[in-house]
Amino acid sequence: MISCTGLFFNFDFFLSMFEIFRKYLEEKVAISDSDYAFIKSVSVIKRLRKHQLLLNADDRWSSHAFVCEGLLRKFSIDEKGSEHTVYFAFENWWVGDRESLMNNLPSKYYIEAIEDSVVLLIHDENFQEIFRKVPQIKDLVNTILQRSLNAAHERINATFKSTAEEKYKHFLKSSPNLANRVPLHMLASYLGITPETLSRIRKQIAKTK
Amino acid sequence: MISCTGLFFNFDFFLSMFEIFRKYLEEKVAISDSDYAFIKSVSVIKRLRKHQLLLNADDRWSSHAFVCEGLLRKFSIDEKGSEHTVYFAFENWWVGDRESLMNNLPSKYYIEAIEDSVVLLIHDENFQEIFRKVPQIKDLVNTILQRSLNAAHERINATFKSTAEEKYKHFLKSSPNLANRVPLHMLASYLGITPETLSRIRKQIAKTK
DNA sequence: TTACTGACTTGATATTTATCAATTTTCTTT
DNA sequence: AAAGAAAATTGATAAATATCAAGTCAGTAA
Repeated sequence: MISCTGLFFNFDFFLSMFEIFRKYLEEKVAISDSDYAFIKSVSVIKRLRKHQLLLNADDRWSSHAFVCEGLLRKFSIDEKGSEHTVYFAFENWWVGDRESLMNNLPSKYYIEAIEDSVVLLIHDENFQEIFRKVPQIKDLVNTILQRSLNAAHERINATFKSTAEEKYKHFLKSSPNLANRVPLHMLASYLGITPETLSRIRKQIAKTK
Repeated sequence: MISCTGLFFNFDFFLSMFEIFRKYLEEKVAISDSDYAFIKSVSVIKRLRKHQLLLNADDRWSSHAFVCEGLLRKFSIDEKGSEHTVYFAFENWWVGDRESLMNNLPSKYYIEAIEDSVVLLIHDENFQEIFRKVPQIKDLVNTILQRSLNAAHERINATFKSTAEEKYKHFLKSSPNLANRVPLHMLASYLGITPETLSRIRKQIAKTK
């Protein structure tokens, strides 16, 4: 049940990571102790070193992953070799590839740790079992999906009506905490501009102040 | 219960539109006759003429809308007066503004009929009641949300790695049926390019063939 | 520390796409 | 069918951003 592919590991570590997840759940759903026991029994903690991949393109994704610590990103690589970041995921967010999971298809995406990170994995079969035991979790998932969808639409909307500079400023405003944690070239690939352009924009903004 | 703000209306019309919705549901969820009766009792059919708005910016959205017939689009207007289409919705799709609904905020978006259309509206309070009576519908909603989210991420991904021409070709491939139903300037506002550019691209492609 | 690698910056130039303006075409309404 | 309005096309030009090429800086590993 308990497993870890990281470098070192002990039971206390597992417990403290699970505790983060439990706290997250407790804020949103009432779950009995026995159900928590079940959730714990199917949870797998995985450490990731910076640069390590949680998902490789062409692999199948079959779990649900909750970020306990650290920062990851999901991205694809196009024919020309350029990276495109779909989103960043930090503490208390979920990552994965639902497209691969739902359709049982090889993934088009990579998921990579930007910092040393810890994720909690639950295999989809077990996740469905949790749904059966604790149906209120469906409402939680529903809410998360709705918010994610709103955010995605908002991003599409904001992207199209903005210049590169506006996009960057919008990012700074909406995710000030991320701006310092994400390397410039990844941020550029998230905003859909080149690193050079982003570098110049930064300089430009610094000068104005 | 039964209502219509369109031009003309009769009971048979209501029934035939509800039948479309029922067929849609039957394919995905098992629902008892009495539950169908309840759903029917809270469903409102609304006709929309071409150009008519289902939602106006600054209004609050409080329903769930299923498209029985026709084609609509959701869009915003920026400070410069340019339109940005977030998505198109045709037969058997849902439209609305979950952001406004969830947070009880005035909407930033317009929803407009591109063709004469018919939508089936269920007020959110009644929708929650349906959730209570027919919890399996939650799974349906969940699936829809997941697919929409995948599509949105896919779109973000495709947009950033493509030129205007590639975006247009990608649209033609993924939504060949829509290409003929959507006016050029709306398609341009969906792809995030100007109508002039799209017009030139079309010409370019026509010439090559 | 030193060397190495990857990230970031900077400059020169090329390309794409937007903007503005005029014209033609198509659709609506009477 | 005619008039008016909206949409689409076309051309000329401008602006934004990408690309290519060096060079600098920073962090990592030996």
